[in-house]
Amino acid sequence: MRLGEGVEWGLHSCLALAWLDADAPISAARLAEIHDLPPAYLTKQMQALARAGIVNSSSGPRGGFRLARSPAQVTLLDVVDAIEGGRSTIFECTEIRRQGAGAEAPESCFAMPCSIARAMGEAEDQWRAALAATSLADIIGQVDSAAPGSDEATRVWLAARRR
Amino acid sequence: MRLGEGVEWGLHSCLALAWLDADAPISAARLAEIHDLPPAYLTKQMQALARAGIVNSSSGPRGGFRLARSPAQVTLLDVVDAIEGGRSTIFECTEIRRQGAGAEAPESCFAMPCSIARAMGEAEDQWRAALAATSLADIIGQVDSAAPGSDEATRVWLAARRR
DNA sequence: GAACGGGTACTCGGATAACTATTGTCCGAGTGACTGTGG
DNA sequence: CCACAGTCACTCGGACAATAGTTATCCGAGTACCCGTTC
Repeated sequence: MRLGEGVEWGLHSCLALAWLDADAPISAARLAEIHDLPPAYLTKQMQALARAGIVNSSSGPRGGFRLARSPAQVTLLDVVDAIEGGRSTIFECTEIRRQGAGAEAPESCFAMPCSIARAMGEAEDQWRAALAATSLADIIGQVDSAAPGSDEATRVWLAARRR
Repeated sequence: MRLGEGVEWGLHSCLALAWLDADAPISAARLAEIHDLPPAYLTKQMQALARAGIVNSSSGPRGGFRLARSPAQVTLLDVVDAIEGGRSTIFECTEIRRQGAGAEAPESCFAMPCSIARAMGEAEDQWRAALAATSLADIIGQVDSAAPGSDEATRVWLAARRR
């Protein structure tokens, strides 16, 4: 049931975009190089982020992706929802309580929502709230204090590979 | 990324076991009838619950499943973990930060755990905590107050179908 | 009448297919930059 | 020297396969019950 691997890629790529803070857009191929990922498939994830309005895309030479908002205004939940699409609900209630024995029960029995679905939904809300409380800026702050200067190192590494 | 449908079936079936509070075990076929589910596949889910020690299974005529503990001592998290197996982690970090540009960085950069993984993990902990805070007994209490007497109705329905 | 043995029907349990979702790849449309030319 | 038009290379975007995980099903091993027989 785990989240798709694309979520991890999207998160790290968004982080790289925010972290490098380049004046020019960064192409999907370049982003893929940074983490040694399949370029074509990462492009797919970036497209999802673009559709959700998290990044802006520009075509042509010197084109690529850049963050659409400030890192402080992009939460982990935004990225997860963007890449997982509408299917980011962990638990989906199919109302099996109405089948079988429940089929012959009066409608009044189902006035209240399914208690199991409610409990699962509340747990999911906790999860979403925690994700919504963390922004890319928070992550950047943590990395910066743990390993200061590594943003510059990545910039240099990227420039050296520039063709 | 949603949880398997078997989780919902397992939860409702556990709830039925706790709810009916029968003196004799209830077979998987009977449980499947209650919610009109595929009997063979529900058996598979019940086996997972048995392996996890949530239910006890007994073979032969008059055999079946019964709860191994009191409903108050079975949480939603127990059931989810039992059926999803070891794969119940929502987000799995594959350490892509070490690939590509990170491959040439000194080991000291990775002394701290991946910040993204940490944030995702904390959100997941929130989710698990909420699930662990709700027991089958809690659910039963909610259903009983919302639709009192429906447990007896189910018992009658089940007895009428008894062969 | 009570005890015993065999047969039977019913249960779980694990091994085996069909299907869906995720992962991965490719090629085409569009766009901005570069180069050569003319004023 | 500057403006401009044509060409080109590079980008995203969506359409198309391969793979893994989930869903579904079946058959075999084991067990408790039931019935007929015997003491």
